[in-house]
Amino acid sequence: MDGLLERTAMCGELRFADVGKEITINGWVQRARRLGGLVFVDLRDKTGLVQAVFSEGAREDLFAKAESLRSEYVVGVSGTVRARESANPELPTGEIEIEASALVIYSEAETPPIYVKDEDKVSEDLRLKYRYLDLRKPKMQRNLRFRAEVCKIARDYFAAAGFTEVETPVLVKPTPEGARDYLVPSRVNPGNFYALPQSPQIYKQLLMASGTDRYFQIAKCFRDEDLRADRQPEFTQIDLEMSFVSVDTVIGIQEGFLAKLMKDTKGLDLPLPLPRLTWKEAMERYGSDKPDLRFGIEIVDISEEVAKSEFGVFAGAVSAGGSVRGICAPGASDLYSRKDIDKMTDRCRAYGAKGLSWLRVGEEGISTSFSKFFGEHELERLVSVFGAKKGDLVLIAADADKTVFKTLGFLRLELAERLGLIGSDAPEVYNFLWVVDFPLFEEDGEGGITAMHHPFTAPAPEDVPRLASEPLAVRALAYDIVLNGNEIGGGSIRIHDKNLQHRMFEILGLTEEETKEKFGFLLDAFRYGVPPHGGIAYGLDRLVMLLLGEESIRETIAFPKNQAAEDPVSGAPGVAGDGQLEELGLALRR
RNA sequence: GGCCCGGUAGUUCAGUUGGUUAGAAUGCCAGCCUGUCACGCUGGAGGUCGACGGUUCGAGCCCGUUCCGGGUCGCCA
Repeated sequence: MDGLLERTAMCGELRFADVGKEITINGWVQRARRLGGLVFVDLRDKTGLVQAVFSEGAREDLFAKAESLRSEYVVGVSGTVRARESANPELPTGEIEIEASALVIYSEAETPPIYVKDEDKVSEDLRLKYRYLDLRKPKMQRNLRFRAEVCKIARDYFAAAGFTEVETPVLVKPTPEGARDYLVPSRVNPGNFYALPQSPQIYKQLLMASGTDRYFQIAKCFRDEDLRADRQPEFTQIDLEMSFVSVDTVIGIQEGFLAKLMKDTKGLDLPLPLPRLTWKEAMERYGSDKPDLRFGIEIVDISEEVAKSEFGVFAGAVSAGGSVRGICAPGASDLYSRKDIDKMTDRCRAYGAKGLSWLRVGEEGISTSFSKFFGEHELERLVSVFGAKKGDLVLIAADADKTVFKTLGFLRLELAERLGLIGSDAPEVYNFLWVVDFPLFEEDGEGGITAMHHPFTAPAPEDVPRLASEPLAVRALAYDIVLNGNEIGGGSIRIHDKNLQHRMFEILGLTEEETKEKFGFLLDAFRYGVPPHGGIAYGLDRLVMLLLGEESIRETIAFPKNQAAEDPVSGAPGVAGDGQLEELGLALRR
């Protein structure tokens, strides 16, 4: 190994103005082109590519070494920047090249299993297994830098707004509620376990009781649940909490952050204030608590029109307390055959729908899947309620409200995608909105109720009298921030009154002992004076994903887990040695 | 746990009705080449068709089981 040729320039930053300079660059060989007595080498570092030239006329050993270069060799090159005979307009450095006078090969490289270029179509598992190669791609380096930029903007903004960055523990107490915990055995306390935090929730509330006033953290969170394209078992939140604030103040500060974020990263002026939609309205109009408002196709309730119809599915749904609703997809009639609709109906079963009804406005008039139960006049009435025009397709679901919303919410996105309504004329549209007035509780499916957000969420003051009598009708001081149909953050005003907190636990069916065991330390803290407080947490990975236009948060995380929650690079998780288990007082069930 | 899609050369893929020695592109190796930049030309190497079992005279192809990857529902206070 020769010595180090210490760099004096970055590959991608050299320009015509540098012509004549003696420089040294370090990097990876993107490509070596040998033309007999001439070798061109594209050198890559994180800033980009530059071409170095070796010619036979120079020193013989230098040229021989240049001829031996292969892709992904790591090298240092010294030489003179000179103008090219003919520029390459594809490259920012295309007007110049390095006439090489020295070359050091720091390390050779085997033929890489994946290509180091953005356009490769290699499978995801190979990319993750060889992540250190994958990350060499310019796009991945850009993504990492973009993520860092978002973090910096958040730090700067919240610091300027009076927030203190505080690190909360990563070894915390297991919480039996909610998502599954990752458990960490305690050696010093055999049989006891820490959990990795699902979020810093309780600690940030303690910080409010501590007088920190405004807390901020870029926090790693852990949830042992199944993975999705936008869900990893370890992920990062931009987490914050504020004392003495109303919903409007929390939201106002967030809007300032989001506006700065969009301005600094995209150069876009975010019109403020952002629109707000109540949870009820979001569900009824869009079938989702995180609606995508980049397109229309709103849900229409036709329960009244069909409640008395001969069609049992419609009338039955209404009389059972559910509803009949539908969406009208403009111009979709020709796009979907009977078979396509059958297929789509099958997919809707995943959301609990037992079937779908449809109505087309075709050239020869109206056709529907339920025509025999409806007269011509009634069908025309339905067409007008939906505002359907010639060529439109209406899809109708009849069931319990929850099922109807989920089904139509899915169909709405499906149709918009198929019809090309999302981002076709304006891909750089960032549609933010707040969803507010979430219910405080939801049914747990076993006849009981559970906190929709978490048990520290404050009820709307005007709904407090209804806590006992009709808990499901109580609204929470909770808010979600939604971007293009994705929840990118959520928060609430918390309960700071210990009596109200006790009532909450009571309504949730927690006994005194359970409450004490699980949240005793928070309630203890509240005994000694706690300010009204509230906060929010953003899903950093998801936010970065959306701003980058990526389809998966894996594109924003340096070393993500695969669907089996394994790290394909290291092979984690691994087995623990007998000695380790012994020391921890653990035995594995065989 | 359920459902859907996929697994063939290092990589991305094709592979007809089940029929000779499984192909292409790219990458890799060698030779030639002084202005390439997706260099070009010539030649070459490279395969447990995810695995196991079955049907068959014969399986990359059909059947069963299983493993792996991705998506999704459940789940994610």
